[in-house]
Amino acid sequence: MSGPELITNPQVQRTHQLMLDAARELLSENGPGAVTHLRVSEMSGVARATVYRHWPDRADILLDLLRGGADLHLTPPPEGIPLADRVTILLRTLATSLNGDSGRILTAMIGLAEWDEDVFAALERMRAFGPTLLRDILAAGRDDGSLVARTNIDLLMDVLIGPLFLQRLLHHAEITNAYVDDLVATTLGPCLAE
Amino acid sequence: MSGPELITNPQVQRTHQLMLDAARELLSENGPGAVTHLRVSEMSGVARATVYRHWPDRADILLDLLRGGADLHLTPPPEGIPLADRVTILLRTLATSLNGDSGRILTAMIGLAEWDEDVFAALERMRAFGPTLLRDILAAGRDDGSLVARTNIDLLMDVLIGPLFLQRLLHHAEITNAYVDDLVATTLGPCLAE
DNA sequence: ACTTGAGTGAGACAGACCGTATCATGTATG
DNA sequence: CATACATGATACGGTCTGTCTCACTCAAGT
Repeated sequence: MSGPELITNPQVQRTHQLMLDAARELLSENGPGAVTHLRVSEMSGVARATVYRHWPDRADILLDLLRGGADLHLTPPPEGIPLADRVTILLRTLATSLNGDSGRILTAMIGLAEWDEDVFAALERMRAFGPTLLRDILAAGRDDGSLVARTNIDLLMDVLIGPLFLQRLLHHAEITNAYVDDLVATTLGPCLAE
Repeated sequence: MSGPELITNPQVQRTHQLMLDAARELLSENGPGAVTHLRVSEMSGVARATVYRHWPDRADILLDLLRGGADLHLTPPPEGIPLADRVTILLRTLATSLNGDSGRILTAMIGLAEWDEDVFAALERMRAFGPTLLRDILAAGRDDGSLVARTNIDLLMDVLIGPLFLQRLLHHAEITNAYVDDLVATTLGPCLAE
């Protein structure tokens, strides 16, 4: 149901995907509270009993969604260009993800993770991927002398990512490329070696 | 029920407060999904029908909570001290609020506001107070020459506040005074006029 | 102190949702 | 074609929801 067991039966795959699509739309359109066995059944056309067979517990549906759902689609920026450009490219990609559906799923995760340890674990798993890319870029920049040696990389990461989350989650504002550019110039700029 | 109509009857005030306290504990302990007419009734000892009389809709309970609930208890820092110190004091206060119960309520608000416009309106109302203090401090600093003239105050605010939200909401980490100090030194430092 | 009006407590009620079980039907695999 | 399994459809008891009624309590004004 929720483990990493492979599903080979095409019939199972089909219904599972139908329900998952319906659940994703419900989450994005109406929030976590709308992701119910009944509503998933109605929206997907799959029988209600079948929804229960795939996910006995309501939270399992959300967890299955959240597993790959908040995938931020981050790709490593090209090498051989200035550090600031690499960071800008990465943050622009992150901003695009946050502006889109991933932002809504992430919002749902954050709201749920406060009181559900399973969702919190899923959130931690997601966090492990994205920031690692940024950390590697900054660490490489410190090692090759692009950044001043005393730079606090963890804090710098927070300073670069935090405002994006603030814009998206609290202010509900679209994150523009110009905003990312200003952000990098303001925060990363002073840390660059001359 | 939900408007700014004054309640004078002491009997009404008493039951209203009992239910509100119960609702706040439910929200803080078990999340927004737990704030139900039934559970508020059970926890407060007030009859279920009475809970319905005060808040016909379930969302009304939450809105009543959120109205003053995420109060960040920010007080203006003293004047006559360096700008960086004023900012540090204010952010430390904000961090303390976020570490406590206000952080949980804020998390709930953010999660709900994505799909509920009433909650979003309540969130906007809350946002109007806190950041204004920081903005005034920074604006005063720019006017008296503490900050370099070309400083982007809006962005600087995001850079100062964003990491705190990131720590609290995404990382579920306690925000220490040392973190605030590092944050101010890293982000505000380069903007200070020499 | 008495009366009046409003608020509350307790219980009943239908309706909807939840979770499970059953059985007939449809589908994948040998 | 035969078997095993997944699904669809339906039924069931249980719980939650929202509303109503009626007796009781409490805060007013007379």
